[in-house]
Amino acid sequence: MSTFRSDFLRTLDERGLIHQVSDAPALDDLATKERIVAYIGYDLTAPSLHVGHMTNIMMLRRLQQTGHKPIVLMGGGTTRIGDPSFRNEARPLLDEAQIATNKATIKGVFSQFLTFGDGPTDAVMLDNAEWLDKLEYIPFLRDIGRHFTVNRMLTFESVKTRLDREEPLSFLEFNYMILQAYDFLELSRRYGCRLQMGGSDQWGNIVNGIELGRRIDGKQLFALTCPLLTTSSGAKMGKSASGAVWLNADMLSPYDLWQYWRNAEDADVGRFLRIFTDLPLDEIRRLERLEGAELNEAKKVLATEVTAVVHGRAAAEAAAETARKTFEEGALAEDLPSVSVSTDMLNAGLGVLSAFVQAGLVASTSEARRQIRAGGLKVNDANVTDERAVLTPGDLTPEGVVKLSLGKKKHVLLRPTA
RNA sequence: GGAGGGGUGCCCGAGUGGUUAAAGGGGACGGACUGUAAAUCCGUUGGCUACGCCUACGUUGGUUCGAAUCCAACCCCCUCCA
Repeated sequence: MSTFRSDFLRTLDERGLIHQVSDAPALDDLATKERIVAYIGYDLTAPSLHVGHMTNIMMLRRLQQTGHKPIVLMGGGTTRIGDPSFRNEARPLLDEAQIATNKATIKGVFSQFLTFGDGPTDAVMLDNAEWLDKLEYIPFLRDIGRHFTVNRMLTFESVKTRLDREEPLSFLEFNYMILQAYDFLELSRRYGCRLQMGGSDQWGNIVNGIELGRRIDGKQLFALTCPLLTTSSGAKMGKSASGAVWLNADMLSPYDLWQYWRNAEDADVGRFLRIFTDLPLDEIRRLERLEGAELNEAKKVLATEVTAVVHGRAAAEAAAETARKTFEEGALAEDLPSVSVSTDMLNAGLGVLSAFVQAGLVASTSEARRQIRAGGLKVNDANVTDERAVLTPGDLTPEGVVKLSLGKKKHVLLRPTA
């Protein structure tokens, strides 16, 4: 039903990735005629990106798939300021070393989503510290600062929450939007970048960049945002029991990522398939029509396909197989996340409480006790009833591991090592 | 600089000398029901070498048999005045 002519915008539209576009007809026209260069900026505030970022990473992926060139902009400079948008209070400032290590791990995530290189549609990764660090205060104010009125900046929705609650907005943070606008100008000059994308919360910041490009270079730049995703019950995407749903395998195993998607709510399956997988649309339409328990098939496809995008096909298949063995056969899958314990400890007898703590399934022995009382802990699929129980080599399965479970869904294998 | 208000557990928010590990709500986790879903119902929600002990209501010290609650100093936030 899309009215767009360009593959790029039509694809984004059909996949439910468009929230707002500036001058859609002109951008559509541009995308049909030439290869456009577009970018998204990422703050380096955490050691990895999480599922919440995935929506807009998928926009870059679609961009590349439809023959255009993506730029991934690392916010090495702007992270030192901290984006105040829609936040009630200032972020704690990160030190340089922290930003540098975050950047290193975040970089790795993108190589799964995009093809990098020197070709015309190959993705490029840049860091805005490259130009922001060199700025000189007075010249910057004269060249760039004069195009912004404080009157207008104060009307932005993104800073209103802060002002309305009468929380302080420091001058440092107030400059964030100017620097982001400047990034866009710089990228348009250096790389002919015409489009900035981002989450819907970035609209105001992006529009500032468009404005700046028009005033200084007389060039038309474009903005495109994707909706901020929540689950059907209104929860923010990307949070789970153990914290954020990271896209980095070191921080969240492919199996756990698979489980995250497998547990999607019914009402979200179609929408998620469109946004987060590369499956053809008619296949998605078929899957989302499934009803009742059959919808579980669609959820498995969702989980496998998303995991394949993030971690590769092999890891996704392995996660699916592990889940199948664990949940459908009730068998022991050796690929479940595992934690090693020394054989000595096991020989000496390892208390169940500390075993569960070591496995990371509970945060403290107190919590382990509570879970036992609530009937939530299992060893080798048998409920733990005695908190003083001790694990010994006799508890090893024929595979040589001990299976620990919290609730019905979380399993960890304890693997003895010399 | 002056006057006033405030800082409580993951979050919001009660509590103004003892029965307070701290009401209530949210969130989270577990159980029941299911389809590894949602909704609903029930339970749990500081730690430990665990029927006892330790730590905790901005920080430090004090009063008291006993303090989140009273006093003092300090730190931070907010409002009004200058």
